[in-house]
Amino acid sequence: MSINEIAKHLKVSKSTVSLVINGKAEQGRISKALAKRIMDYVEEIGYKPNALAKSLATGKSRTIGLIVENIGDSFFGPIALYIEENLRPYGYQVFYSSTFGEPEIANEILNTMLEKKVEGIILSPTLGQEEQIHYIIKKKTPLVIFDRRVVGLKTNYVGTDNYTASKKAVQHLLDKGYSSIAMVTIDSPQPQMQDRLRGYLEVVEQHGSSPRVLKLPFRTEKIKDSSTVQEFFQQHPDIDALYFSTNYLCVKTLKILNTQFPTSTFGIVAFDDHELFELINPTITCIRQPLEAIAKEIVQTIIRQLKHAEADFVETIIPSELIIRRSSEK
Amino acid sequence: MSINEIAKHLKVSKSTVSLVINGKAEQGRISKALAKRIMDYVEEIGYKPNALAKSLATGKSRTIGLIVENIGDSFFGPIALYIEENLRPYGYQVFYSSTFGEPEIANEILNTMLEKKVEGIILSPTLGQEEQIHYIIKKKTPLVIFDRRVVGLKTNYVGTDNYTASKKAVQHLLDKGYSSIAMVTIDSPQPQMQDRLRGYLEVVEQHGSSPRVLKLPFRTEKIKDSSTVQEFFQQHPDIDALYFSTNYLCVKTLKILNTQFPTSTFGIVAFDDHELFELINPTITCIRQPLEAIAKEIVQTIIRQLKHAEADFVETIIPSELIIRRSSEK
DNA sequence: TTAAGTTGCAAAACCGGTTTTGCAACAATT
DNA sequence: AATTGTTGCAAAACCGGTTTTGCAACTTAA
Repeated sequence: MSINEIAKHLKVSKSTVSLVINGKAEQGRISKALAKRIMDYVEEIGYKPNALAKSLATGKSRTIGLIVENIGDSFFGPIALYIEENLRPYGYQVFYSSTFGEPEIANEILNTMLEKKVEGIILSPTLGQEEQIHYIIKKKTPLVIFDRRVVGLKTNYVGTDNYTASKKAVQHLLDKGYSSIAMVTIDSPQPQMQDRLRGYLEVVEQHGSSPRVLKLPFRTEKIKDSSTVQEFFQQHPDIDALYFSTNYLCVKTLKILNTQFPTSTFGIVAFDDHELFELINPTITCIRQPLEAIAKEIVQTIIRQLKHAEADFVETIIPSELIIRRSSEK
Repeated sequence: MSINEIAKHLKVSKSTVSLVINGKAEQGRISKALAKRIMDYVEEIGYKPNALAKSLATGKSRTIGLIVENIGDSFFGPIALYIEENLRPYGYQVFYSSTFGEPEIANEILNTMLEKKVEGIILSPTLGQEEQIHYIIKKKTPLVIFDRRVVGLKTNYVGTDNYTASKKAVQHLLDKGYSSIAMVTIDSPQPQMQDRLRGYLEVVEQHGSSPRVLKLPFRTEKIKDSSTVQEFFQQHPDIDALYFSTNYLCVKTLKILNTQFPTSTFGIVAFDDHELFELINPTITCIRQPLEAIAKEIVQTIIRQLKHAEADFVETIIPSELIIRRSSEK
């Protein structure tokens, strides 16, 4: 049922129907009587306007694109949930996609989203998207980057204080009396990972001990082969504490170590909290990013841009919290 | 840049441009020379068609709606990921939304998706959506229901064998020598939960022992207050094994019990696997739904419907696997 | 009584595409 | 030379809406 058919059936013009449906009867000077007749019929048949046509005519799609690396992940999943929840009151729906860390997929996704006329984009970028992001900015499409920054690009950004939090974590281990702290991270130039690494290196150097960094492959499926991990520990038998740059690295590594080493003797801190950190023995100390606060800030930022596109770029850093559990007690 | 502007700039008609862009130059009998001139210009300016207008004209949106309870969940998140991954090769994008288990939100979401002309809907329904689902079926919009069935409704459905798997789990505990098995479940009439309960009751009765069922509130945030759980165990001191109807119930309950009971003496099986089940002590035996297989089947089913809308409804049951870990050893 | 203002709606233009039809201009046939 | 057939593209109709403009018919004021 289209607006044309309604108009035909009621023997009025479709402009009249449109005005009435959108509550602009007054403005279009439609008589109350006719307005009621139209509304009654519309309700009777349960008319639902075609949002595509509407968007085409108005230029507003009421849709936001959300692009993350992996919606099944324990960081992005909840973030996506909170973003959606906070966006709903504003009348926006979410188009989402996972990039699997592949810039080609990411760019393809971005393209189709733009073609579908999303009004704004929330993006956790992969490396290799710089050009596309430039393009979005040039087009003045509202954009919020989160989690990982794009180096050398001025955009709206919401993220946590990776560098500072990392320092805090390592310092915490030192304070607890651990002296040879190794960092386990992924082999990736992602800025947030680099920041975490930088924080580690700085504290360790200040302390006068030598850094020990284990870089695992980006694709975590490959970690199953435990030899790299074992070698690392054999080469550095002095290690007495581990700092993980992500929660899943911690989980994966512990799975490997659990079967072979007495992990309970290591001091452990991980970046990002995880459901199981409260449950395993020992419970795991971590740096917790406040997911809900981050999501809220992302939404606020995109809404601000949607309201006045010329708004200045804002970078919001939301501090993470060190959650101290047993794994960092000696 | 619209197709009109391209046409104007090249001094040709927009129909010609459209035909060329869509590779129908032949069919429209456009000369090779002109076709090339158009293509060159299109590439030069990096023209991107407006997908809204395209969809309006063609009636195809190349979009599928995915509605789940909570995209941040360890079941729905990965399922969503795999659905998206399997749908991409067919050229479909995914519109997703979380219902938070609220039928009003669910129905609102469904409405806007239909207004946005999604070509198909993948839905894990909440209770109270029966009417809407009927409406979708009547409209012949391709639909796949998953995870939880809608009672008394013939639709495409993909899910696991809740009843059988549940029996297998309980039988396993009996086989291992546990004699008083309690079931912890949520207080919800969701069919899949009822099926799991039915399986439990049947096996326990056959065995001749008396069923002990702890129903926790649906909104799991409320479980933090541990008194209900404690009372239950005090009332039934004979319990020597626990069967959880979901993984998160198991996690939540263990958190409570860990601080108060020596859980390692209980036999434990949970429905749905969880990342941490391999890591905690003891590792947790569970019933694992094959997420990827389920997602693939969902996609196959929706694609089948998209190809010929008149296809018969198909119910696919994908068996779950019992993953035996230490928590069920005596 | 006539000019000016209102009222109430229809008509038309537009959003950006797709697809069918129409029609010149040229070529081929008889 | 007249008829018929192609070729190559333009024009128009359509998808389903929104919004501006136009215009009768009726009021009001002078």
